[in-house]
Amino acid sequence: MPELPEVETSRRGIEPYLYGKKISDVIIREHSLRWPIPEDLPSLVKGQKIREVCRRAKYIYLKLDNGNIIIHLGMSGSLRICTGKTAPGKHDHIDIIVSSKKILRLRDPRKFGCVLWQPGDINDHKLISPLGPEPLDDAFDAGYLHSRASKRSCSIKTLIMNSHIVVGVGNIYASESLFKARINPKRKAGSVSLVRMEKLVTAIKTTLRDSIEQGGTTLKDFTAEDGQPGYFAQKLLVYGLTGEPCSACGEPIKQFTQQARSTFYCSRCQR
DNA sequence: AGTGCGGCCTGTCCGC
DNA sequence: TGCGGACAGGCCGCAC
Repeated sequence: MPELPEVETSRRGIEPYLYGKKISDVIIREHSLRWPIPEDLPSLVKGQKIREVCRRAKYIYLKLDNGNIIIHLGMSGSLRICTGKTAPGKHDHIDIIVSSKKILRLRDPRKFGCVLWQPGDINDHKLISPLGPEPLDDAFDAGYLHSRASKRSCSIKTLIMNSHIVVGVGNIYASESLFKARINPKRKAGSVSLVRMEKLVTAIKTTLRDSIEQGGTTLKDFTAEDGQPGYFAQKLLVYGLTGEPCSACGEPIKQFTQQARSTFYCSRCQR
């Protein structure tokens, strides 16, 4: 499940093969992703040059002169660079072929991802415009989070996973960051003090930064034929570690369901 | 406006 | 060993 570091790692992995290249063809094998891939995408982008390979939240987008190809990996999506010699697999839904004959290929078994088109400015897209700040931007700080949390009854975990508040904090890093900040995931967002928000913001930034860095160092080859390109083993403190001793105090890690998502935490360390 | 939940989809895992 | 069912989960869109 690609979290923000994997998405950024993917962006960096594909960028060298796409930057400045002209799109020569688009082959769609399966339109029905989370939202249908636009029927007219090939005709809109053929002949266009890729000016930038960008990321906003967990969306990767290819900036062209007339608009943007938006790609989301959902739960199970992955991108790879291949050539025409590589036969597409069962879940390889779309190929974007560039002038160098390289192919950007999206694989997504669960089809929770999407490929969309936004003419003109990316920020005009209805999925992009309501998004909160990037977690690594200076605009995301304790003061901001504290004010957004004010008077809200939802849990602090729900708050930081809300992309309208801050983007890029997925289920794994939400648990990890709350553990580092020693905040109980069930705590009401509005009851977290400014000082503790400071710790939380720092934890989120540190966790994401470390993972992106690790992704960068373990990133080898986006043209790999098998495996999950650009993905990397993560060092996790609580996520998926139910019953294992807490790294700080030894108490067994607890798991419960929150908003239909698994949360992991230490009931002794996190208050 | 904020909150909570349904739904999309398939690989993996567990129990029988 | 094989099969079926539960589970996982990003995140929008809707109902309240």
